[in-house]
Amino acid sequence: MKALSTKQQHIIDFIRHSLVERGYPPSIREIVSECGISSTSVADYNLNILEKAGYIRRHPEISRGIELLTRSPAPGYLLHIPIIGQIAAGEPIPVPTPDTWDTIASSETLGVTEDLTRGKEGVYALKVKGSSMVDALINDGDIVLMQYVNVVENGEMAAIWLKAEREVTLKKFYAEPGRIRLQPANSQMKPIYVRPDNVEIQGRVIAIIRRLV
Amino acid sequence: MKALSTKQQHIIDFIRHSLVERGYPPSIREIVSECGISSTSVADYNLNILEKAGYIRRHPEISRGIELLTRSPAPGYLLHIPIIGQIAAGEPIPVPTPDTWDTIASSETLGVTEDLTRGKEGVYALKVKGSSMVDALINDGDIVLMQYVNVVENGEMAAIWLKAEREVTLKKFYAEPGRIRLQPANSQMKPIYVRPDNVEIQGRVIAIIRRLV
DNA sequence: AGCCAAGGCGAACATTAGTTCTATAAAAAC
DNA sequence: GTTTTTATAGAACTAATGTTCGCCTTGGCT
Repeated sequence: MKALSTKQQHIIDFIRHSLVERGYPPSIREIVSECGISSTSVADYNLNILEKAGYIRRHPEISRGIELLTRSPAPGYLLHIPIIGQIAAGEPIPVPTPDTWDTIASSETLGVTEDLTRGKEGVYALKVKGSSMVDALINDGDIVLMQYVNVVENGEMAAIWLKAEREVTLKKFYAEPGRIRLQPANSQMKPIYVRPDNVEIQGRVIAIIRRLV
Repeated sequence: MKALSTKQQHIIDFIRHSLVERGYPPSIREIVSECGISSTSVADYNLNILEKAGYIRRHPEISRGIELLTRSPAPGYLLHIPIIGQIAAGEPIPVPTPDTWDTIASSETLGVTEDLTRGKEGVYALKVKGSSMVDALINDGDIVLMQYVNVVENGEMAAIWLKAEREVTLKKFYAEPGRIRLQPANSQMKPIYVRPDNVEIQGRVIAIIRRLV
């Protein structure tokens, strides 16, 4: 593939600049004045070359319909996860309510890229209180990303409310005949077994973030 | 601040969708047909409300001049941290070289907001290999955010190369008279003591990210 | 010289798309 | 009940913007 001319490189840079700074792509005439081109047809000509070369995608008949295909500076979209409360051994975890999804209204949010959530819906965050979950390799002050679900697959890490013990715990969940095995993330520790009617799944753990220093 | 109507929420979602899927913002008439509005003036009316509320910025007289201000609650700027290698018990950690800072060139990057790095310089990421660091509450597959430093304050978590043992470990660092105390993050575990000339600090641990599911 | 392709230029043209004006209906305030 | 506010409709107007076409320059080739 042929190398880009300096003019074409300039156009690409300007498109990227426009997207970052203003949130929308440039028009052909803006490219003309920014890149020192003297006619819209020249810009059109070079844009067609850039499209053939795979740098952009043009959407005909659409104003500013230039899509930048090089995702170099966009490894994933930035999401705002609401931090709706805390999780501790002795209390059920907070359940998301419709208004807690309003990320603007939420007092605190956590910015993560969507490669962490992998497009999941209903994701929220909780702050860990206390050291009761070190067997799940989770420490006081950690942030856990949760997804609001009532069932989990075998082997997934879940937030589980043990009714009899009145205690919430984060463990890997395995449904076995007549019982449920709860396996700590720390493989050196032994699993515990509980009766199915004693567990209530309160969510699935998506990720854990620990900030030190 | 007043809550958004479902229609306004729909408009915001569609603008975001358009930007992600097509790379450019929608026109007013596209919003009209997508959101079931029957007049461009109604869309205009609601867009003005959204602009007053700080959700978007409109650029007058410009086609598709709608900028999504998703940074409204100031979640911090999105940074691209290069993942330059892995960390395992038996080998020194990779040292960043000038070209590994070129995030575009780096094969893999991690998107994090700067509230995680708190503006620190020289931050890079490593992938944890093996289960040798469970005493630091770090598991196989975790991502550790490191800062490239040679000295750390007492109490900070550091990557430490034990020369005699030929082993890297993540521990809290405490310089004591005549010896150095390395304290596991898991407070239930006992510290180890080593001679000062046996330790080489390879970096400071900024944060840990664990992705499950 | 003659030919041809790449690249550039300028203007005209046709849509697209933002703006504005007036009218209407429902809800809220008085 | 009347007025004000909020929200919706439809249409006309105008600016912004993509597209196209003829013409020109330059450089390589025969």
